[in-house]
Amino acid sequence: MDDINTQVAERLRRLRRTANLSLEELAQRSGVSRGMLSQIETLKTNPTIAVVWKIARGLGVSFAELVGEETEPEPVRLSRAADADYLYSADRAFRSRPLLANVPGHKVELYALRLEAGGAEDADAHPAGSFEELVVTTGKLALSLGAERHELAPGDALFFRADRPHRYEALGRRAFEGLSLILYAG
Amino acid sequence: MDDINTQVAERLRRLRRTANLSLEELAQRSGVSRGMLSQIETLKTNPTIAVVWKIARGLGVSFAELVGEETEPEPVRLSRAADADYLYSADRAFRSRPLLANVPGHKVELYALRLEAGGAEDADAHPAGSFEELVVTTGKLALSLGAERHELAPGDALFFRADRPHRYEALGRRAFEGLSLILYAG
DNA sequence: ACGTCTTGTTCAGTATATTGGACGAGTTCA
DNA sequence: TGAACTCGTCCAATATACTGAACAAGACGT
Repeated sequence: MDDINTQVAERLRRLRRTANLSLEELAQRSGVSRGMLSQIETLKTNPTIAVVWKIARGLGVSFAELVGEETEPEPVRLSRAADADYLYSADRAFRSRPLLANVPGHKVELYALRLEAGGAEDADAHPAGSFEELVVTTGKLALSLGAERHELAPGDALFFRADRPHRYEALGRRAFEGLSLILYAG
Repeated sequence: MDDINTQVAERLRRLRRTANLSLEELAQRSGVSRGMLSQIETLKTNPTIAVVWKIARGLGVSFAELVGEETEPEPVRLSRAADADYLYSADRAFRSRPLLANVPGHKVELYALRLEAGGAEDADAHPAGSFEELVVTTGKLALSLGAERHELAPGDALFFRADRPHRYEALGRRAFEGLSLILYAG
């Protein structure tokens, strides 16, 4: 609670100085009084979200930027192929290896995928608003979204809505290998 | 201003339903009264940031998630290897192909990288707070962060801070190929 | 059917956010 | 030096956020 007010106070001071604006100039741009701006910067009040929104707009930054929050993730993390954990489909033709998740400030996950030649895999819908960027590194793949079907070769990439069911099929004689980046809403 | 309040109202309703919490249960978890929660959801008040913070904590989500803002990206986008645009280093040993950028609500970029066998490439620091997830698909690579050096084989992945200079070197007789996911600070 | 409990909304009193103006300090110019 | 101006902070009045309790509706069990 006080953390968020401290954050906003510090970021507001910094952004305002960066923009070389006085309290009066920002008051005029934002429609929030000079006195209120001073009280926010000196932690003497707890502003409403509408006030913070108006200030962000006056500063020409997003609300999220004015409020900004995250903790520092682990600086270096090495995942070896030799130590990989895989998730398999029932028939073991489809393999998924989680590479990245839980990065503060980011709602993304990265997976290395493999599907045996001739194999097929139906993927459930991810949560509403999710997208996927699928990159083919080896083999050929058909990606189906309902009646829409895309055939992908090595080096091809497809960005699509992942919040509906979709289907992977490995075409040709080689197994499909590639990467899947999931971007979650929010 | 009213936009931010509408957003918070809708997201609060959605998140609370998803979590299957009544107003009373969330009131107890968050320390914000049932009446206030109702007034926020029904757009009858403009909450302070401290209240929104407490609600987010009670819901187990970040402040940014409760407040979230973005527009809908393009639903399907296919990038063919045959149509790829590449960025080359001066000696053309290093090649970078942008695969993904500008997804609303996400501060990530995805690149396919290639470095000729024996080649080296120095990467400038990305903006403060940036991270990179580097995945090796072909060849062997050494990634140096100052004095810290990591050797990576196919299938290996390294997560590291990208807001300082780093160096790529292709080891062995094969060219390095892989993917680089850049995560920018929020 | 009735009593009890839960749920979301509304109400009125209290706490505090927000304002415009006053104030003191610092700067600039004649 | 004094006047005029800018700047950030504080003050008191007004507006509104926030609470606990009341209310009405619905669900459940006897």
